[in-house]
Amino acid sequence: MPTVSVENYLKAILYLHEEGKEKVSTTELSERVAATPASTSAMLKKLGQRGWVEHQRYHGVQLTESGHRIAMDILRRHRLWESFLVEHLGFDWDQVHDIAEELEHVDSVELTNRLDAFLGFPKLDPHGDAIPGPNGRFRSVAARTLLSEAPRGLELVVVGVVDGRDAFLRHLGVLGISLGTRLTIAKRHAFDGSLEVTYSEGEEAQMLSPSVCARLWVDQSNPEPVIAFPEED
Amino acid sequence: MPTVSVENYLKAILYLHEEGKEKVSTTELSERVAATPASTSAMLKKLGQRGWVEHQRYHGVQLTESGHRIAMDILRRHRLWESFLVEHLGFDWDQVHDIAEELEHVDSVELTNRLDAFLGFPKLDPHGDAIPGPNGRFRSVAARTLLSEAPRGLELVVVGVVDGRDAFLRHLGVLGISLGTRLTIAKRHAFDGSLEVTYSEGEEAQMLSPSVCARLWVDQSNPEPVIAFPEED
DNA sequence: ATGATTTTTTAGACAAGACTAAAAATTGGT
DNA sequence: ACCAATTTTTAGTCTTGTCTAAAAAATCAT
Repeated sequence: MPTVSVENYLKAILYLHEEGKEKVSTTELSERVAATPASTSAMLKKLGQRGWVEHQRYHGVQLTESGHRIAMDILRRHRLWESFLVEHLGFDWDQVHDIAEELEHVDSVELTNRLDAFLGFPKLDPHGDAIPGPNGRFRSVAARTLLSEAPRGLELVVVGVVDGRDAFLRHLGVLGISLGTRLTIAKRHAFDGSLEVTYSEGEEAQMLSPSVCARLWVDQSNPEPVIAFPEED
Repeated sequence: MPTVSVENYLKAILYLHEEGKEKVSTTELSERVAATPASTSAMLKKLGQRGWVEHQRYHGVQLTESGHRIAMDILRRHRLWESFLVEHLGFDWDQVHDIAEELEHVDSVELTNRLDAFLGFPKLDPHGDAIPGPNGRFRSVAARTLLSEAPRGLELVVVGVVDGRDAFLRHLGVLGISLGTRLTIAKRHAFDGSLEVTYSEGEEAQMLSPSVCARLWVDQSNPEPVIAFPEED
């Protein structure tokens, strides 16, 4: 049973992975958890010993299978609580993060699963981000959603375009997007709805404007059947 | 903002007060918080410095006004969460204590008040214990409830008897109970429903059988108007 | 490729909260 | 009132997680 502090580090690493960073640097991680690089370095040593991260000195960390599973559970609890706070207690979507940050550390599988059922097994939280299921994996989304409506964190595949004009298709070519391109939403910018995506092949994150995102049909890359409560992994 | 550990000590002292102990001994407290007397002694020193308890070395502790207020807030959160778990997530009443023990430490006035409203401003939790309102005091109960139905922790006054037979009235005399006697439920024994009560005048706790409790009408000793959300103290 | 800069790790200290062992104060029995 | 038993406190240590300052490794620019 990880401590609150350990859970926060694992969660931060998962977020950075979701944003497209394969290997996470000590400095970047230290900023996310609001600690010094020195403290982070010490924590990474401990996380490595417990088998939750793969850490090569001076070369960044990566979650292991078991570390990833723990982090996904935390993310699951966080997003379920956010949904509860908005849908049932009437909070605004931008007020719930800090409270969910505390609630997510309440560690009870039974509580989490019952909360999930109470909420109707939601696939997305109030921010449009995907909620992991009880098996620690994201649940499928409906086939063919607009990229602008799709959840963060899920690998998606481009299956069509809304607007077939040459100018748009040429623009897609410049962006390196075609039918079959696989990508993941790394970040959603609240200001204008533009998205940062990472391509499954290739290194860098790419910024897509709202008008591009609203013209691309996507589907989940590897659809998993929805897992119904109370079934476990 | 008290730490989780501090909150647990304050809550334990409140519980012991509610059970009729005016002054709480170090050893008794240490058993409640599952720590050694030595650790407890160190903590009491700290709580005293922060003004949350009155501690006379070797002579027990007592909550101060501000300590009492904090402890009542914790009790409020604990019992609200227990209500939520039972009524909305379908837990059994005997499964919720440990989970509520964790949830109670999530510190957000806004969250607590919204949860209260969501539950419909309940006066009693699933165990029949009184839930403090947002002002840190217990809410009134309906006038003239049976002692067997009354909440723990509230000062009650005996206002009538169901059964007027001589034998019963003589028995009440032996127990030191008459019309106007003021008492508080200290403990509810789940096994047979018998109650331990403390008289407002006089030292010792008294055990009352279920049949006695079901024949006594009581009312709240000092009724407070129900405080409606979102109004504060 | 080597010296300067940046990043990461180590070393040493500190606070919170727990423990054990030992000392001090209180209480109870005769 | 005094000695024995109990209760409480003090002293010293440990763990977790944090910090600052300094050392070590990696990276970058010319």
